[in-house]
Amino acid sequence: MSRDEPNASDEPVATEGRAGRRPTIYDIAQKVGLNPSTVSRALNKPGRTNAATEEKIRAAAAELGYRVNPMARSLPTGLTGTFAIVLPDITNPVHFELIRGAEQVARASGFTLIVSETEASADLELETIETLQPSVDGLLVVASRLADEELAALAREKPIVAANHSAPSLPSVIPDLVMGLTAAMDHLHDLGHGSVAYLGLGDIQINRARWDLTLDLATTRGISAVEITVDAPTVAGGADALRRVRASGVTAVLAYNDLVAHGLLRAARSGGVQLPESFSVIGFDDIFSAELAAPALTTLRSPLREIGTRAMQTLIDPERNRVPSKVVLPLELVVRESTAAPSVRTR
Amino acid sequence: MSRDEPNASDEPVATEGRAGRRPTIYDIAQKVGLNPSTVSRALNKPGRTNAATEEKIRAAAAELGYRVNPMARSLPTGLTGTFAIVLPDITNPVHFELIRGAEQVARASGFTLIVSETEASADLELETIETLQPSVDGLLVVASRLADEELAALAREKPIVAANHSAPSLPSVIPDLVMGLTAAMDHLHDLGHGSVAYLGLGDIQINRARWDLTLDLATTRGISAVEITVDAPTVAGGADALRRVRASGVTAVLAYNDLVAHGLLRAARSGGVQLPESFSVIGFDDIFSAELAAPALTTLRSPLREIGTRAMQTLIDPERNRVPSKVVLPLELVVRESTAAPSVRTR
DNA sequence: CTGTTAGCGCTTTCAT
DNA sequence: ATGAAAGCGCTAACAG
Repeated sequence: MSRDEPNASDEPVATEGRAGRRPTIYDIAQKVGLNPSTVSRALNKPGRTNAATEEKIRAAAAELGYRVNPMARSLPTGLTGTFAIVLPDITNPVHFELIRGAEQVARASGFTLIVSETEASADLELETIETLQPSVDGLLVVASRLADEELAALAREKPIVAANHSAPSLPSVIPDLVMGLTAAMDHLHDLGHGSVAYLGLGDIQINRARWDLTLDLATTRGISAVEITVDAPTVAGGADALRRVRASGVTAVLAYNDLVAHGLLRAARSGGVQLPESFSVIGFDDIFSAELAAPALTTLRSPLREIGTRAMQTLIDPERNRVPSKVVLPLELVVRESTAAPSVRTR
Repeated sequence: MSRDEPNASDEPVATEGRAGRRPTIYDIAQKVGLNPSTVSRALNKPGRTNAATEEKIRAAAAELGYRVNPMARSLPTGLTGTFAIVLPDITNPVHFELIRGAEQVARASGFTLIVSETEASADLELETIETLQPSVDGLLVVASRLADEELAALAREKPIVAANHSAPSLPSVIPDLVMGLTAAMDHLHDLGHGSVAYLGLGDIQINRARWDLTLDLATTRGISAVEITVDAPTVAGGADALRRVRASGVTAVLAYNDLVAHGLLRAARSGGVQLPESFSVIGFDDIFSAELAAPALTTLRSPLREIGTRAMQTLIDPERNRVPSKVVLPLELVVRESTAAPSVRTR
């Protein structure tokens, strides 16, 4: 049935299978005069049935336009053929690439992907996971707000892998923070900066890890560091922080992500604040718009797509989806225009 | 069960229901000494059962940590409680707002959303839809590559609504092209432009509609118009078109979408071409990065989020998801920095 | 290699 | 108001 012959009268859709009902294996069994279980075997266990009858069955199936009903199959097998990805915010471009990576792996392996958003709420995340569990064979949890023990408890039901944040009890796929932040701090240090503000999210696990490390690395290099908290990891959140950044007197800022950095750039621009002259900005993730901004954003490039693919690969692998592990992917500094030596005045 | 008491020993997860198996209505029936069918009623048809026993049943269900198994439910009812959204490219930011709108409506109504990508291939789109159909109660098809008749045929099985492109046989939710393109052409005309290039996608339905209308409106205003085709509606595609745009000698370009426009801006910037001095650029969609670009992008703001919500609302409404209709949402011109009067030299 | 028979968890008549 | 029983479409022993 090729698309070249658009809508010939032999379209399977309306044919046979009386009254619109989707054809079942019973329909095809009857048509070829065999037992439904034989049909099931022929269709799903290649080789475990006579080649001739298998052919006959496949032909009949095609003719009737038969498609297996995944719901019906999942009942006896307990397998659903679908996985879920649950994340705080679908809209965040960071998650685009991650979702895409996961989706492609899933689809390539014949699985279906459910996408669910938790609005960055731990309660909703818990509720979402519990609700989804019976419908899936496993979950990919991105930047979870739940504690490791909670996730571990949930994972007893169906496998869970963590992406973009570390959960010691689960398989996790994360960027190499040490590598990335070290490069960022070295860059700032080489440029001659003596102070930095970390524009973070407050008490979220994934954020804490970044801030602790930043503080560490800064101190080591004799750079003073302060934390400034944004309400949300968004453009608006970043824009809103401009006043506090300026008030702090720092010559450089490290943003929680590129969205926040973008907000800062935008606010600076519309407020007549020159960047990077007034202060340098380093983002996080390298979303596609980073190089489009003015000034183009210096940022830590997170291998989002690969995080998604790797995470999904371990999720669909029964050998690996239950055993704690940690895949650490490189996080590289991409230097563009938003960082420069601090100007004499502000120094 | 609140999160305030993180992991008390009464966590439902591991309690009762022998051996990890999820508790079923049989477990709760046995626990309260009633028939499973009564449990089913109590849980799903409020009022159709004695208030006291209903309470007892709900209590037992909560205690066991019972969750309905959607697969099992869907078998007798034929309803799955899930919808699918299928789109050409998950990565396109345009689709993200749309997905988000759809996802929120779905979730708010207690439905689950499956997201599937077709890589802009008609064959894959057809295959995807057919595969997904038995698992869902309906589909949201975005920027479909399929012909109206094909979609109509598929829609006999499960309802389909079209988003961001018009399918006469289906409910469709689209932006008001006439309104948007008229504003864009008026803007260019007012600025004094006498030529425009439409940077489009070639033979895709959604693209044809835009080009035809652009040609029309340009001619009416005495503006010459040419079509330049990009390989893909992406940043790379747009960047790649710079040479041809310059060669065409036009003073303004209308891009298929903001990604393409972004690519053009970027290529111009790195090629030392001054914008908007050399030529003006108008994008399409107003994705979040449009205002971040340099120069900030003048663009037609598409109500993506609302397209998603409206489309999903009509999809989940059994009264409307089967009858052809057309919801047209406003498409507004947002003037920023990438458009200006043509410079004397190029004029 | 193929047919028989249960049964997955839930809903839904039909009785009681 | 509740119970009994059948069935949704498919798979999986177990026989033959």
